[in-house]
Amino acid sequence: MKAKLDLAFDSKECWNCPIKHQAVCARCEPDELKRLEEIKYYRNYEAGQPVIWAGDHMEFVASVVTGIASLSQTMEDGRTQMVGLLLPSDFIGRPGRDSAPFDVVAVSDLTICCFRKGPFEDLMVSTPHIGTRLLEMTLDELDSAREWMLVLGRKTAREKIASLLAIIARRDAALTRNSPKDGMHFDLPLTREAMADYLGLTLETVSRQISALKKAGIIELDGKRRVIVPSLEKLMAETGDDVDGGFIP
Amino acid sequence: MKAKLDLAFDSKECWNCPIKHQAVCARCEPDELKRLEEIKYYRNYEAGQPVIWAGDHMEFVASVVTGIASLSQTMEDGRTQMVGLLLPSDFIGRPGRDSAPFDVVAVSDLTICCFRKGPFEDLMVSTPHIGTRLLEMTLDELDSAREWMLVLGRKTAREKIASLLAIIARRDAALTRNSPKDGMHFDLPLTREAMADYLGLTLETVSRQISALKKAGIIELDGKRRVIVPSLEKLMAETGDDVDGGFIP
DNA sequence: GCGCCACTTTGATCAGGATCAAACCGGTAA
DNA sequence: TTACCGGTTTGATCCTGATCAAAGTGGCGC
Repeated sequence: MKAKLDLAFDSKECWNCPIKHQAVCARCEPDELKRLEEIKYYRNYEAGQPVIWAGDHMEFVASVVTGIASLSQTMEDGRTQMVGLLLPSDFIGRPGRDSAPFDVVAVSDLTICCFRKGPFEDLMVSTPHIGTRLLEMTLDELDSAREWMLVLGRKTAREKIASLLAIIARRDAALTRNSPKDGMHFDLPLTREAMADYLGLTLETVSRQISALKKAGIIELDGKRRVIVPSLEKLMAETGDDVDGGFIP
Repeated sequence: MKAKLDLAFDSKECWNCPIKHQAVCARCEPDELKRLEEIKYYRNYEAGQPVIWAGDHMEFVASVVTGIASLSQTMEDGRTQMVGLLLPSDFIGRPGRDSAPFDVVAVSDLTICCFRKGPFEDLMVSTPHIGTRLLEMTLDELDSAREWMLVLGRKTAREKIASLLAIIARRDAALTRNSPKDGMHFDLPLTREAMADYLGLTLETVSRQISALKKAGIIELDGKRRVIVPSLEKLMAETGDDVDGGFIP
């Protein structure tokens, strides 16, 4: 399999980077950006390729620019659990640690923007805006990790599937700058097996529950991957979450 | 029930605070510490008392000084999942957000060191050492949350119990500055129900699996709460984790 | 001492998902 | 066209952990 990969976006310059408003560099002043630009380089991966294995020495930290990567753990006997989905603007690696705690795998074709670790750490000390933004992002990640723990620990298979669909729907709407609404549709970026790994289920159970949701009219399928949501409210009701959740924004 | 609570440590001054080397203030210079000292105050809770409910407005952030608190989520139908155990030096709340995402409850008698949120946020901007330390702590929390996702998503009931015991054993050894060793013993800080909430199980299953581990000679019990570990290696083998894990520290 | 109450253990049964197995679908290489 | 292959669906059965129920334990106030 020949690696024939080009950059998925047109330029290598920060000023027209698709994630410049969300990534770790979002708060940087022009001069800070310039210093970041000096230590950055891009890498591309095909769907399925590993980016990092747990325990590997990491010589860089990075931002996802386009595509999706998964963060996962595997036990000796082969059981695996996905512990995060890395979407565009998400951060890979951590300053101050040089071996990766988890596997990172490209789920779709993937482009990441890497910073050499040493220089990045130096930059963090001298330019506060990077650290501030990274703290913000990490606190958000921690909150979503904790929300996911409820899904893994307490939800039924059907609720798990509905929760995953709801998350993908919401994020997809955000990406296309539409508000999520009835009749919306999106492509599942994950195979049944990857969904199972994310949800702590088997792929058979995932398949069965998706069929069940289809039979119940909660979702419609166009092919294996394209999902149509006739009623978001009905989908949300299946997640088990408080639908009229807490606050009025 | 009358609230008759005194500070569990002797002084309110930072210089002899038991968590000064691990907490969010660990990196502070004397002058930074002084400014922190001006905005801090202590609060005490009895075991079982709530500290914050999810959705509450938070007027402070805080560090756990002594005791244990739990961080948890509850669904409308009453299913609950603990998403974190807060031990001495752990941080509660987050700058830049004013409603709590999770419930915080005192598991044991608890003392926390609170900082008024507004002034704390101002201080974070002007003194980089607080933000640096908070980032470090948050990244560590994120790693452990992700490790816990493997436990919740993929481990059997027996492996879950063994994992929890191993974690408590390790932390208890760290606290008493002993290295964990065969024959060590410690008190379970959690009821069977709290363990169940942490592990995504029912309390009956927790009880049965503890009995099973006892019968198998992996642990011994002295009363309901005190646990003796004759062989750490055997306990670790029950967790399902890679026992000869990766690195030699 | 007694009784109460919170916590825990143990038992019997049930059911949700796992496991094992086979067939199905759609794309692509020969 | 055919065969193959990765991904998916569907079926039959099993088993782990949930649920319902009851009894046991120990600490504490009276």
